[in-house]
Amino acid sequence: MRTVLMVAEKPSLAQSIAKILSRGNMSSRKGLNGACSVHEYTGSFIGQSAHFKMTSVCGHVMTLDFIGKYNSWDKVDPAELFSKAPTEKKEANPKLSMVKFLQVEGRGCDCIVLWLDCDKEGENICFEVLDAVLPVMNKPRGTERTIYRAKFSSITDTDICNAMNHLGEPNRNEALSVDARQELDLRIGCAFTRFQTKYFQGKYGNLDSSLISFGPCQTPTLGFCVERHDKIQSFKPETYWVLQAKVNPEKESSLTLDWDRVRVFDREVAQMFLNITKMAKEAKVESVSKKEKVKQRPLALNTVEMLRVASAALGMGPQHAMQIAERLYTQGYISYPRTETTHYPENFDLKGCLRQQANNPYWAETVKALLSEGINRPRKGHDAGDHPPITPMRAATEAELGGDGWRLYEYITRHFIATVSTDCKYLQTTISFSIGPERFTCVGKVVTSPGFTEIMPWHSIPLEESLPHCEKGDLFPIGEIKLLEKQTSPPDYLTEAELITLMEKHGIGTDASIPVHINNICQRNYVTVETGRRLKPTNLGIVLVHGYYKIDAELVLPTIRSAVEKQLNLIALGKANFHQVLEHTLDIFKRKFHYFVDSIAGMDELMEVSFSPLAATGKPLSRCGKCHRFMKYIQAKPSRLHCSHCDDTYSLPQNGTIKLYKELRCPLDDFELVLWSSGSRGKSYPLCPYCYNHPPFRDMKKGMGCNECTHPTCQHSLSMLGIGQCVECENGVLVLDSTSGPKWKMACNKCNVVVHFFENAHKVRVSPETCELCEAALVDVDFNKAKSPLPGDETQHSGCVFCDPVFQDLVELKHAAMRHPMHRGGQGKRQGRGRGKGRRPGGRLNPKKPKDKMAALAAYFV
DNA sequence: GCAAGGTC
Repeated sequence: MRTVLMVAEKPSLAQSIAKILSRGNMSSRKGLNGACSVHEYTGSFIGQSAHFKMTSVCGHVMTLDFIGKYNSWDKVDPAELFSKAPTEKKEANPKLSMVKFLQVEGRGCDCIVLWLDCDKEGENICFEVLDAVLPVMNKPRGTERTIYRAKFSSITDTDICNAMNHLGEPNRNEALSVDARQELDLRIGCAFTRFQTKYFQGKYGNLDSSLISFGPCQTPTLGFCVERHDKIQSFKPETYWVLQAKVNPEKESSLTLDWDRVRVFDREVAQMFLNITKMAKEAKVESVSKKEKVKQRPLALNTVEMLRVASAALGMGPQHAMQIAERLYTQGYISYPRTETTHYPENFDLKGCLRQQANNPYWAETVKALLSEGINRPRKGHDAGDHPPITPMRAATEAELGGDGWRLYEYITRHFIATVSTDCKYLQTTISFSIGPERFTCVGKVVTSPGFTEIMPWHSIPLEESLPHCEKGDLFPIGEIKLLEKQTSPPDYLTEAELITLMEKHGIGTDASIPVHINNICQRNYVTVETGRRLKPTNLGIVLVHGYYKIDAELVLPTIRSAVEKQLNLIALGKANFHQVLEHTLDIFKRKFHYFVDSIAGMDELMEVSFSPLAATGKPLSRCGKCHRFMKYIQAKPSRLHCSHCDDTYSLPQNGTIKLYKELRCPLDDFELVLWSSGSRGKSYPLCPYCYNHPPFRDMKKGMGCNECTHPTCQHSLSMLGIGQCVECENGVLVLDSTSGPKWKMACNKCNVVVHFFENAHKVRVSPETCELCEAALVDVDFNKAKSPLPGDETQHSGCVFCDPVFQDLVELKHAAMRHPMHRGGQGKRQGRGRGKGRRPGGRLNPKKPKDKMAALAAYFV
């Protein structure tokens, strides 16, 4: 019997497809990566009985990146990224070990059926799967076909079975068009990002953005926000006049009429109309019309509409809303939340979904009424062939979902109920009046059948005072007629919901990536989210966009993406050659890049207005070792030190605080040391600004502090403060934090392990002696008499932190369980003492690490 | 440290 491997794009689809094809008769197990499952059953395949293994990937298996050496921002000219720098495919998510998983499941299979999503990305993933799995599958006998592609447009029994009965082949051209897109995005995005980041960060001190990124989606997204900003800035309010008339159909009430001319912009003309109408004593009814009007129920819900409503009505940002939606989905409350489709397949169990909502206190009545009176078919929407619209799949209560989870679920459910409700119907009455020669109108609406607005009350037609009963020719006395002076007002900043609409309209991003792009421009400090979730561009965002406009507007126009996609489509259709399109497009952007670099002064002129040069920012902190003048500490992201005399910039570790370290100096270069700290519960270590950027010794890398410095005699170095091998990571050393008293600690100089010890000790020093058992440096501890926890009134002790029984209770590991033999197993048991006997399995010392500390130094020292 | 696209 042959074995058929089948692969879907995500675990949920593998499950639903297997369920359909096996008619529910399958056995399921988790795969080795914990994320994907394998569903197995027996059935028939092309006329023969076969064993099926249905599984999935999690989106793309591979991702594209430059080969290692081109990832250095310092050594590589960004211009090289357009052609010279080779790229390679890497596993997209190493934690999932997807390639290994596919190979384990694919080994020994005879055929493969690719059930990836039916779009270009899916086609590309087909080939990623094939690349992984073909080498381990059984070789075909003769000319036998082994690779099949299932084409489906919805996850319904008929569609899936139909796809299984009409298997095709994966489309290489479509996959290639995605390869081209990936390579273009990578080369163009990284080149521009690296260039402008380095250029502007090297000049300005208060940009407050650690990355000045550019991308074919994020930059136009920012462009929309700045475009609106410009409209607001250039807006000139205009005064206009409106004629307002009130008539009294009955004595107590009055009716306000709208002027048919709406407004005029000339004061004298307006005054003339007022004078004319004032001469009339009565308003005459010219016509009365009544119309049955319909407010349509909504289309079924897709992702972008959900995100729009989440932002505009629930105040939830798109990124956050997607996270909530994903949680609701994985917990089974709603269907798959990433879909473009607004149309339900014919056989979708709408009634079943509705029935589950029959007991919710908020909408039980509406649901029960719909179920007994019969539901309305949802409106015909767009079928993108991906997933059904977002639908509640399980009843839920406010208590079990809580907060935003419930608010989003409630909206999705109300929306769903609305799609199977009737339209809202109302009667619209329009009365047309004449006052002298001028025409006025009054409109009234009366709901005849609320339909879906019952479940979506925010869409209901507002109650108005009913219009008087009247007929053509009736005369009403005029109560008041006056001229209102008003001003046109500027538009407001773009709301997130409006931005999503613009992005969708211009094809910027996809349903899954739109939230990411919006999030990006917020995180890069290009826009801020203001009240009402309006996006206000920052100075940085404005200057960037204005700069692109000045140099090359195509870099920011939304058309840039679609122009490239047109080219890519030619590849997909087999009408153009992959290499030619890639080369041609890269050539265009390479020229654009060089022109941008040559013209950067134009953008720089704009920068100068908003930002201060490095030399003028920051506050003096520590002295430069070259000129012995104070360097300035620039706190804005990315924080760094700048010596304005030498015009040198020194980068610093991020995400922590920097202080001067007792005015101590590095013995190598005379720079004053600074102390970096990640907070009271974290780590801290001193560093020399110069060494941090220019490692002094072989085997020291950029970005190392004194706790990794191999200087043999400096009192802050690893050699003087290092105690022993890290208890968790391979290459780390636990280093005494000499600033940490009285809550003394040592911290690993590689990973996040922190060991607290000797609380309240007066002094803790690392001794030159080492432990006979484990080779760790001994530690001298000094306590005050009153506070000493040492036995027998002692105040001093020297011993090994790991092996000395006196120290045992004074050492406590944070972040993870201690794996050192001394502290392994039961509390206080001495059986682990000594390496000879109590060695943990596989727990030998790293053989690369020289045993003797001085030998280690000799090895490192240049 | 960089893009955009899948998905967890």
